[in-house]
Amino acid sequence: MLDLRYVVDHIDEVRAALSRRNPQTAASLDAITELAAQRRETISAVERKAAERNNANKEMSKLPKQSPEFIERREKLRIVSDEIKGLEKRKDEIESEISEILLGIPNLPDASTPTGSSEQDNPVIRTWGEKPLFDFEPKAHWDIGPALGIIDFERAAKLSGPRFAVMMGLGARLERALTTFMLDLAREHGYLEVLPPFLVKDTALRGTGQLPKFEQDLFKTRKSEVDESYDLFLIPTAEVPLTNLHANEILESSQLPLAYAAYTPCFRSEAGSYGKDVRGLIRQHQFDKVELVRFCTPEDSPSQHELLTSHAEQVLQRLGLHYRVITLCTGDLGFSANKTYDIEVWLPGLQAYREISSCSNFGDFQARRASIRYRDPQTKKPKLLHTLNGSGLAVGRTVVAVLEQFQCKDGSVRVPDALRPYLGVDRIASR
RNA sequence: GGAGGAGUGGCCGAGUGGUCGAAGGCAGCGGUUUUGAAAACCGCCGUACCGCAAGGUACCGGGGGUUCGAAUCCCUUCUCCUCCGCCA
Repeated sequence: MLDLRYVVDHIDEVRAALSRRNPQTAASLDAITELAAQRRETISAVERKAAERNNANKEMSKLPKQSPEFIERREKLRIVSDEIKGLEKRKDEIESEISEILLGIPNLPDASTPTGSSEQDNPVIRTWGEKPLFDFEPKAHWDIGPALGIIDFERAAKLSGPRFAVMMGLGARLERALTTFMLDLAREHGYLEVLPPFLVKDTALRGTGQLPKFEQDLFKTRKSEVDESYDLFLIPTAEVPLTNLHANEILESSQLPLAYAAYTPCFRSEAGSYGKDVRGLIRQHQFDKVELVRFCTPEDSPSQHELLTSHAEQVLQRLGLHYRVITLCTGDLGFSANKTYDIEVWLPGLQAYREISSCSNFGDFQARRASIRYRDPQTKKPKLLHTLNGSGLAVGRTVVAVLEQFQCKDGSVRVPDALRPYLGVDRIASR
């Protein structure tokens, strides 16, 4: 969420920044200046009346009860009190109108985020490793996995419908080995391992920015037919519980930067992605991910962003998987982020680079929504901190990359050295 | 699921209709004293919003209500604790 005061004071600048994302986004700003003025006036009016009432009440307390003067004043104050209630109601209406608008406005892109309208405009900033060469036609993982008996899409469909997979044998163990490997590496990089709840309240999703705008992307639960008040959401990413860990807190600056890593399954409805990535593990309703989240001071967030991205890259480097890093342009940038690097791994079966990690700086956007602050050592006052997160990595897509980049002519898959201690074998072959 | 009890500032804890944004203690910060340290003493010590400022307003788990006036009374909801039941 953007700061109302900042938006009103810098309306042209904000409008210009939002237009870089999309010309339409800026239009939601139109009503805000007028509403902010109304809000001020109403608050002043409420407070003037309240001060009047409070003073009068102090005098009332000195008066003998049931004296004529007491009764007379009570009648007058009853009217004042009703006026205050009316004005407060008006104030609440204006404020909820404002926050409704503000909650729907995306973050301002950072100056270093390139302008562009789609993923075509995302510049590649670096590449690591090289495309593996094959003396045969490399297969896609949806052929490799089932052939090895380690991924079963058909039985998954029987259980849960499309966009699910069953991992079996070394497939299941590969998934678990990768997860453990990633968590161990994260710990090496100084992250505190966390195992959070996988179901969260709407307030948590509001804090990170998935709600109120993107409810259609989520799975929502209900405890029973009768209890409709119990609506928890399945987390779409561990970013949600991890970032909201410190919602409504004031941290000490000595605690920063904070770094958390968590493995969780992630659940996404993938509404609106019909016909996209319908085959294979790339786009599932449920997938495993190790997520890295950092909290830091505003001054530190650009360098923390680079650091976080390097941590995610090191997972791929240790596995020996070829990838490239791109900067998302304004047209492709997520709602809450001001800058994002996507790490794209090479998938020889698909002959394409595919996102395996997304590392974002959110500035104070999420911190304002979730009210996460730290005490500024200079001013001693609470101040919004900055949040960042990145996948380290999407485990399902890492399985895909391992299967495709390390596939052999005989249909087996070589296990990367770094993973052998975790998996216990050096090759995945059909039995 | 049933029966009770409790939620007050960073922490502990007083407060049961007005003078309470809230006693007292601890922690923290600044100072006096001291060769230094400790102790003692003095002062400061929540957050947000409105306002150029002076100042004002709101907040005692959340929401709603009663009242001229609510931390205090009523309703509702959440969380925690104890006992019983059930359960991986």
